[in-house]
Formats: sequence, structure tokens, C-alpha cells
Amino acid sequence: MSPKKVREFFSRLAAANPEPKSELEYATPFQLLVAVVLSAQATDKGVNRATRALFRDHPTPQAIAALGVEGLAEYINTIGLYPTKAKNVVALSRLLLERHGGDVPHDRAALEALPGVGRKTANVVLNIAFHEPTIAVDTHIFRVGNRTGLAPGSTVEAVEQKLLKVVPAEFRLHAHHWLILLGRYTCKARSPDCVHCPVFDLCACKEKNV
DNA sequence: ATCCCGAGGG
DNA sequence: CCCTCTGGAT
Repeated sequence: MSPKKVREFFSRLAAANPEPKSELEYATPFQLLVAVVLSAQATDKGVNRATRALFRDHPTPQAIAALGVEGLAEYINTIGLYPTKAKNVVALSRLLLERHGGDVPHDRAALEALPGVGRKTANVVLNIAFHEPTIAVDTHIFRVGNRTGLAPGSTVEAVEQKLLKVVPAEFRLHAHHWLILLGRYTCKARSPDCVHCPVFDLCACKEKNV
């Protein structure tokens, strides 16, 4: 996609949603980190339903560390992959207390050293909690990047590098959310709603759903 | 490449 | 029924 089209692409998304934010519910950086770990291969609605009770009863790393794996599992057993996530979130809470005084670290290496935290989760936390211009490539962004021709790539790493290269600096801070929302509500995996797509005319998809 | 795995939608 | 959902560790 030409630089001119890329700029138009994000100008329209920005005009429609000037201050996009995560649809995950959280009150602190720690809660954001936990919510993002839980959101792997799960919908944010499902995550919010579970974390509402969890964060009400156990809002801090101290509380979740004390809750333990089995206790945590009772709160999150409606979310896919929950046994692994319960282990990771308890271990992660303990590590935060041991290494970082219970705070969420600001740097990528320390984040990715936490169990259950990979590049995508670290990118989300760095962007949302610490306002760094990272672009976390998830299932939506990988699909949208390839379909539209904005950032084609066979791996998430390739798509991320491409996005960091082509997205103008002024749009980079919010690019993650704009692309997610486009993928979630319009450029859907199964039946893309091309008729209502704000960037329909800029899109390279050869199988437009009209 | 494969495993982890529940809810919702079509 | 099958596919998808803000992936990560082995």
C-alpha cells in the first residue's frame, strides 16, 4: 500500500475514533497485565466476565499470589486454556513481588521474562500502560494487515516490523487499537463486513464480501 | 509443529 | 457441527 493510502487509511480510523482504548477492564497496570495474559485465544468479553469478580476480591499481586493456582482457577475456569493461565498468573504475581516490588516493569526484557508473557503481551502492556508506540500483532492485526495489504507478512514478527515501518509516527501510538477494532467489528475473520468498512476503497483484498 | 481449552457465533 | 477469540511454551 502506498504511503499516501496508508496515511488516508489511518486518518479515517482516527476520525471515527479519536481516542481508542482497550475493551479489557482493569484498574491498575498489574490488572491490565493479568487481563492480557488471560486474553490469549479468548474474547475480551469472556475475560471481563471473569476478572470483574477476580479483581473485586483479589486486586493485587499479593492477593493473587496468596489465592494460589486452584483458587484462581475457580475464578477463570470459564476462559479457554485456564489451567495454564492460572499457573502462569500466580507464578507471575510471585515474580513481580520478588523482583519488582509488586510493580509491573517498564522494559520488554523484564516483561517477557514473566511466565505467560510473550512479545505480543509485552507490546500491549508497553503501549497501554506506559504509552510506548509499540504495535502488538494479534490474530486480528495479523489478518487485517494481510487482507488489506497494509502490512503483508507470513509471520507475526514480519507483520509487526512492516507496521512499525509504514505507520506514520503520528498514528503509531493508537495504531494497535484502531486495527484491533477494525478487525473485531468490521474486517471479521469469517464474514468481513466490507459494505460498512471505512477503508473499503483502500483495501487490497481480492475477495471482497459485497 | 503441537499442545494447552471454554464460550459464543454461524 | 466447525470456526474463532488481543498466544505462549515446549
